[in-house]
Amino acid sequence: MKLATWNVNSLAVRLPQLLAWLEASPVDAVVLQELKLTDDKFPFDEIRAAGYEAQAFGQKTYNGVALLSRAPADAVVRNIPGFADEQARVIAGSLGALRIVGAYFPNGQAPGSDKFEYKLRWMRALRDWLEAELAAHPQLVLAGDFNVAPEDRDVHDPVAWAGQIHCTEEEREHFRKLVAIGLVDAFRLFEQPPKSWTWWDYRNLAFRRNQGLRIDHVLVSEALRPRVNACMIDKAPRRNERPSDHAPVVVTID
DNA sequence: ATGACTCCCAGTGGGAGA
Repeated sequence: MKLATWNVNSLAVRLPQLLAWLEASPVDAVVLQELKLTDDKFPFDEIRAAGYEAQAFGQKTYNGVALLSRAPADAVVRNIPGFADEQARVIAGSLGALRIVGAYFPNGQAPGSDKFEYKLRWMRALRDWLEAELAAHPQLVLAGDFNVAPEDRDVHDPVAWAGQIHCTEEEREHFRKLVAIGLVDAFRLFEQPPKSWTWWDYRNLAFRRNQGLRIDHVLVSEALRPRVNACMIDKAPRRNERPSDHAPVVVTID
């Protein structure tokens, strides 16, 4: 089966591209981030016509996540249980024994800011919840826009980005602690082209120059690890006219 | 250069993203 994550940066704007992508590159399930619309505006009909069931958790203007799947997901959870949050950032659901957690990590804006502190608190709460979730569901995938470049090789210019948001040691430490509960970065299970990114700034011809960051990830549990056959970044949608600034990441599991 | 683009809500600009 194929699973994917994609930050669409406004589902209202990107719906035609999402539908075209699902038709060209069918997946069994995909988690979406940055819907930027409320559930009453969610395009359930169009997505159902494309052959997908949708679980949505939207918000006006900012954030918003969804889980699309061929078969309807059950045991759906919105946001991190026990962590009070005004922002719609997590949606989880089960497809049989497979637990899928889709997440839009806070951006953090700038190290030391209130938003940065929120990002770190959020990541700790996610880890605490996922530890229990993993115990209950050994076959677990955490996919989404992590807004963290885990290592320098995930950054086009590590010197310029050193200590900047997405690349601070604190964020990377939180990322490693999240992995340490029993997850593995599916992308790094395979040999990958150097300079592999999932996000490119809209400015400065960054995509054409391939100047980006790898901040969208698929982490799989140890139980799933032997069944992961491939993981790739699909740059095709980033070449569209009016693209999202993020590209999808696709993982193939037996 | 605290830039550059895109999206949103707004309302003829400004915040946020990353």
